[in-house]
Amino acid sequence: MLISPEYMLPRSFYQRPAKTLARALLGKLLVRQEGPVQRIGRIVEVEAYLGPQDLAAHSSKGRTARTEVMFGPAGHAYVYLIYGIHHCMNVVAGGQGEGSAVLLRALEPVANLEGRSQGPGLLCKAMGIDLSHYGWDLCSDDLFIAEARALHLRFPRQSIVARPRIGVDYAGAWAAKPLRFYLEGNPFISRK
DNA sequence: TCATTGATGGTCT
DNA sequence: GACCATCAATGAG
Repeated sequence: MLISPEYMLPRSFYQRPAKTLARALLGKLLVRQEGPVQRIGRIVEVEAYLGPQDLAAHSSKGRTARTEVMFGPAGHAYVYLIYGIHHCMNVVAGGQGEGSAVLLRALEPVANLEGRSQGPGLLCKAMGIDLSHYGWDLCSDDLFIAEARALHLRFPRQSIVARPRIGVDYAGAWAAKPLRFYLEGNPFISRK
């Protein structure tokens, strides 16, 4: 094992507004333990989904079987299937019942990723994440997020850029809000 | 390089 | 039956 759970982010890390959490997640390490293999990717691009008032958020459609985990405690994974093909992974943010989450959009490969991870679908494919991870507690072994200092690697200092979210044109004024965040100049961003 | 389109299935109406 | 927080293949320029 490369990263010890000692570096796992605590529940309290996730208990803040999605917009703040999104920025805080940049540069952190997504870790999946699969038997003896540890897959690691550095989070370089995310999107914040603020809650039922945010017309781009799935939670704006109400509390359903699919969105239920979004309304639960922070630090759990909201995974869904999109276009019948790809999986997307979110991290539940905020307080209980808020319905906010952060979509993980791109990783910089660090260890054992299968192929590219630029884009939410590719990210899940590279990490081996699917619907079986729906509701997964990220404050547990096997799938968690760790502090960057868990690795003795040097990453360049990059500032955070905010842009409109991808693929949410249906959301009216909410589509234009700068809730997509990424590390400026990082080569592993999904799109310019 | 860019725009267009097909794949494919869970969820909600 | 329509929609979809995507991706890869295609073809025109």
